Amino acid sequence: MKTVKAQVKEDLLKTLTELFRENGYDGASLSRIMEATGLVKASLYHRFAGGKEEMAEAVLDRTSQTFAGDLLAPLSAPGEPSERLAQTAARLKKFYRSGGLPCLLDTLTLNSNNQGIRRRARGALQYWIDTFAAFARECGHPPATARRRAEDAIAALEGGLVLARVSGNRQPFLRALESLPERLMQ
Amino acid sequence: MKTVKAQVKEDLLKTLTELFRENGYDGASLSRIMEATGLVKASLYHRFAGGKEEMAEAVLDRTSQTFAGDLLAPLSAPGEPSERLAQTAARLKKFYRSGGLPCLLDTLTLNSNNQGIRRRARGALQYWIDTFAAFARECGHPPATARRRAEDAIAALEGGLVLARVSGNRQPFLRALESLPERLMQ
DNA sequence: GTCTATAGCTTGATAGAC
DNA sequence: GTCTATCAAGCTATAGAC
Repeated sequence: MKTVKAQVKEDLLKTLTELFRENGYDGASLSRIMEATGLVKASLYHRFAGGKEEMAEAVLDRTSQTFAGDLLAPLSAPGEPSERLAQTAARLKKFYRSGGLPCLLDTLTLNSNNQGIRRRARGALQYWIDTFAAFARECGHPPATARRRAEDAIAALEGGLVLARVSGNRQPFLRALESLPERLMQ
Repeated sequence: MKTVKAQVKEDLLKTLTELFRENGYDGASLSRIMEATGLVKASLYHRFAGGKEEMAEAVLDRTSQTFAGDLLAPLSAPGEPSERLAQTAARLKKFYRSGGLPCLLDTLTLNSNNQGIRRRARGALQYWIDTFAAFARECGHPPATARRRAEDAIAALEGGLVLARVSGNRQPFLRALESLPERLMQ
């Protein structure tokens, strides 16, 4: 019973994530959300009393959990570093569909003055950087270098996603993925 | 007489560029445009019969001209390569205010199904890549390598801008600028 | 070439029945 | 927890006077 209800909520959040990710905050209008979820506005407001802002915040929270609990988890787990990084790279590749899907941090922070959204996006990016940096330190890099390499690696990924969206060319994103070992380990 | 008129138009385009750049297509509403330009809607439609879409297209055209005629011009000019690249880097740094200002290619292509906008953004990015690649070839890189390095250099810049917008940290963008020589020349 | 005034639609959000 | 019906406000766009 409870698991069924939780699954329904999870499916709803999945659909909302897709919408905000591909259309941004402004572009994810309630009418589009209604169409995609099959729920009418009043029903959506029953589940998210805070309206669209609360939906976006829930989407960011869920995606942060995905990053921490799945995509980046291997980097904090035991095992051989190169293999753990390869796992994270493979999961990132799938998550961004080889560059075919945008990043929420990019699309959701544009023109969003909402404090809850900005704080969550900032926190999610920080966690990503911290995790990459900790892994680089484990691989022998001094703290300052590790942080720099972590930031540059993520910037390469994000930039690759921008280029993919603008021109359709996914190669820069894929190369950014492939370059993770030399960026964080060597 | 004519130069005065042209200057007025140039100032208007400058204001429009700022608005689209920082707020995206959806966020740059006509009311904000009215406020920023001091013109009322009907006056704006007198200058841009095609409405907001035509404004965005004009902004992209103007920015493409800025890239070709100013920012990237040194790379196609005679002189010592390292000095020419340094000039372009300095101009890019100023153009993006050290990472404090977003890139139109990123903010204007989100949720924009308009064909004219997408085509122009794609063309502008292609020109940027081509110019970087031609410079890298001049510096001795084979064509395929040159293109790859050009794409990766621009991805690093675009990613740095994303990180700057999300977290406020401009270091990744500044490092991407500083790394241009080793990316395109060495 | 600028303005006032207005049209028509979409937006996010609520009230209240069932 | 879902729905119908409705709201005020915002949006892009246009008509027409000066």
